[in-house]
Amino acid sequence: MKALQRYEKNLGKMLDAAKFLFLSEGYQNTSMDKVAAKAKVTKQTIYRYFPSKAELFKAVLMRLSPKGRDYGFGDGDVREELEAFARSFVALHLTEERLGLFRLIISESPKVRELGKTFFEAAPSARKKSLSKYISETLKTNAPDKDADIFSAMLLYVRNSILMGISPIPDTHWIEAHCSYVTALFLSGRQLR
Amino acid sequence: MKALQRYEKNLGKMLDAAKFLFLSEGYQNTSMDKVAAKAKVTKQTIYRYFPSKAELFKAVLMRLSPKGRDYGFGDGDVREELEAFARSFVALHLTEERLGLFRLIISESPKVRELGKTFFEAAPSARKKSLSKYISETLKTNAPDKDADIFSAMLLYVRNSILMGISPIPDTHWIEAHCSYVTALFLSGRQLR
DNA sequence: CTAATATCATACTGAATGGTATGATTGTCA
DNA sequence: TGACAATCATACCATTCAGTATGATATTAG
Repeated sequence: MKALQRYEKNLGKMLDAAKFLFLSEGYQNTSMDKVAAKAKVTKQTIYRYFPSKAELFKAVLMRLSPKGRDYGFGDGDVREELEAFARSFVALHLTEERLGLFRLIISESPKVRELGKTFFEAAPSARKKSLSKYISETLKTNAPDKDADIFSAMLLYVRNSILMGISPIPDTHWIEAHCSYVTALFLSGRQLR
Repeated sequence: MKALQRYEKNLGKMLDAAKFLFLSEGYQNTSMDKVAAKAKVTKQTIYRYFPSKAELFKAVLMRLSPKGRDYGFGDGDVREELEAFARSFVALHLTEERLGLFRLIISESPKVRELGKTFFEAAPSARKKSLSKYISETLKTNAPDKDADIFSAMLLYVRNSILMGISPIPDTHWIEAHCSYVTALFLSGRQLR
């Protein structure tokens, strides 16, 4: 096996193990020994790639960082368009991985401070921009940004109870019904432009 | 000073110190030595009152546990009633203490498991009950519980960005405007009964 | 094949931390 | 006053954990 391939394979093993552990156990409860064991690699190998636990953490977060591609709205029925957006939005955010990432950011942001900004300046802001643009183009409102935030919050109202271990992660069936319910409620509070 | 008074005074000092530290630094970053120092008490004194760090943590949480009194809706204009509820609701939840508690529960609930239930079976469920009861009595909807959840989520949409260190805690002025905006949006999506 | 390099295996260091031990000091109650 | 209990001060123990050291073994490049 060539050097570069080997390098990337090992790097991937380590990042995957670290990602899994950080997301499921949190930063503090993830020891370097655990990462090494999970990645089937020695601790020294990890320290050859990353100078410290904090750097490994950053690398994992960078890799997890959602790509900032904006959602593509079509020119169909407004309700259908919003519902389609809602479904993809909710399905994405109610994933084990995204929930873990969310918990991690909330837990660690007092310590790492710029953590939140790092993440919210990437994907969410792009997504939010395209949503608020669509809203401002199709609905009568003088605060499309705020409406976009509110619509998103309505869609994700279960997230907190999931994070607290009260509700389970809902299935696609529930998500579908939920999205059309919320979209209907939101739309009946606004008039078409 | 009588024995009982002394007892309660020391207990209070310890619980206050622990509460402050747990809420601001989290469970893991709060050492018993820090608590002792902050409470101006020796570690052994703490261990005379609490058998372990976990028990101290529980005691702090119990003391923080919000009382489950339900909100008293009057018989005035529906919009005014909902706005009044919203203001008190938002003002309460966007407090340093409540935000810290929220972060703490989210961070620790994977480890302590029943933590979320403990808290959501107390105050929030009572509050939610009285809100959904009021909604079902005054508005046309066939899912008042869900509407109550959604309305609450709309009201607290800033909380996440605050927890991530992106937005500051808003002032009363902002809260007031926000509450009437959200209430209006919510109400224009529903018809009076 | 040989030299260089990456990984392994294992053990170690030093700091932080939960919890304990002990003897001195102080305050309370009879 | 005298006995008892709480608190203090300080040191200590055992464990966990980030990070280092070292010598052996595999792997790659030339």
